[in-house]
Amino acid sequence: MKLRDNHSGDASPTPDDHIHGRGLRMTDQRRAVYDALMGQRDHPTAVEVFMRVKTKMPNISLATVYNCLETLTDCGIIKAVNHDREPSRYCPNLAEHAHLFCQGCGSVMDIPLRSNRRPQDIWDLPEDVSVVQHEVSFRGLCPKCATADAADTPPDTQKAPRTRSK
Amino acid sequence: MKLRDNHSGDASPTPDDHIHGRGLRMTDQRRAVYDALMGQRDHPTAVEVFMRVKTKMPNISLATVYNCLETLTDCGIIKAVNHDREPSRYCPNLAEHAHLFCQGCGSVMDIPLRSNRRPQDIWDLPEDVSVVQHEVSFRGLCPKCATADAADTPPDTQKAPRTRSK
DNA sequence: AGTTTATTTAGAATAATTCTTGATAAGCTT
DNA sequence: AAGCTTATCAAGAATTATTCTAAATAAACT
Ligand SMILES: [Mn+2]
Ligand SMILES: [Mn+2]
Ligand SMILES: [Zn+2]
Ligand SMILES: [Zn+2]
Repeated sequence: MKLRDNHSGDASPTPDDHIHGRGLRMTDQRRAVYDALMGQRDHPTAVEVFMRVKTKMPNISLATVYNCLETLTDCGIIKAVNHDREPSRYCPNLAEHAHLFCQGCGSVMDIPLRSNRRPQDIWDLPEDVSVVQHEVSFRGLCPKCATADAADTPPDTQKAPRTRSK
Repeated sequence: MKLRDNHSGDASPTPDDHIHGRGLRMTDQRRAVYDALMGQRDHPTAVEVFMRVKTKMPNISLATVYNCLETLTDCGIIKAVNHDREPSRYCPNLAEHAHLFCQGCGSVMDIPLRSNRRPQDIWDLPEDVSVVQHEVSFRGLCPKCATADAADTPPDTQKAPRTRSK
């Protein structure tokens, strides 16, 4: 028994529907890239996605991974996430959320929007602007690194951060 | 009569103070770069700063402009602003604020934080994270472009956007 | 089966930024 | 002032993430 088999019905649109809606095809490569993203709740770079997909599809090229990520992003079924000048990361969470970039372990975690809140609640946007998109990123320490830091730092046991700190 | 002549006193710290505080010097190049930013309330790229400074200091190199912008940023007297994969822009406004990137005219405008508001008001940050920085960017149409768009679009007079739209 | 169109791929190209290296200049020390 | 040390600058090379090009492949359509 297969669920969500959007042949004629109109349940919530699947990734395939979004792709088809643009006259594009859900190819093996695109699905593999999408699955690599859905598989873990992290935010891999294009190269990391490439490495993951390659284990299942050894002949895929990096250019194709870039192409697929762009296509999936354009179709609105994944999101590209940028922070400073670092390589783009990709995220399958379509809910409105911000990102915390941990400078301790290099991880990126989703920060949900509180219910019934809007960015306009805290930002003084002129009323006549039209906003299409907004992106929010925090930099700091994730819960794990923050507590480790609070406990370990007193005896001055500093662990090397994963991020470049000149 | 010169104002803010921080020789021995302790008025609010000048840009020079921040530089000196790091054992660095406020050179002609650094001041020229800083002045180029302060001169206009926009958000130029490194190359745009380079072009502005070059009119007053024809021998300055682009590498030096990059160096100066990095130094000024590290000293906390200007801010680097990033949006998607576009070239970094620089901003002399040290108040906490977001940015609206207008896809009509390519301008970047400051969006102030409403008084007595904090990002935590709308974002559900775990309590044990430690946040060092946060960056917020909106994409859309600035007031000028939004009103022009609302008025002109009906008779389908679309003007070419300054941003690449494939 | 033949035609059109989308997709993939490898490699070249691009563009922003950073790095390297040898001047040049500034600040101290004697 | 002369010498020493360190910071800064400048030109060009190098890096790196990403995009582009062109040819091969595959799917959809007639
Ligand atoms: Mn996310
Ligand atoms: Mn600004
Ligand atoms: Zn962490
Ligand atoms: Zn505008």
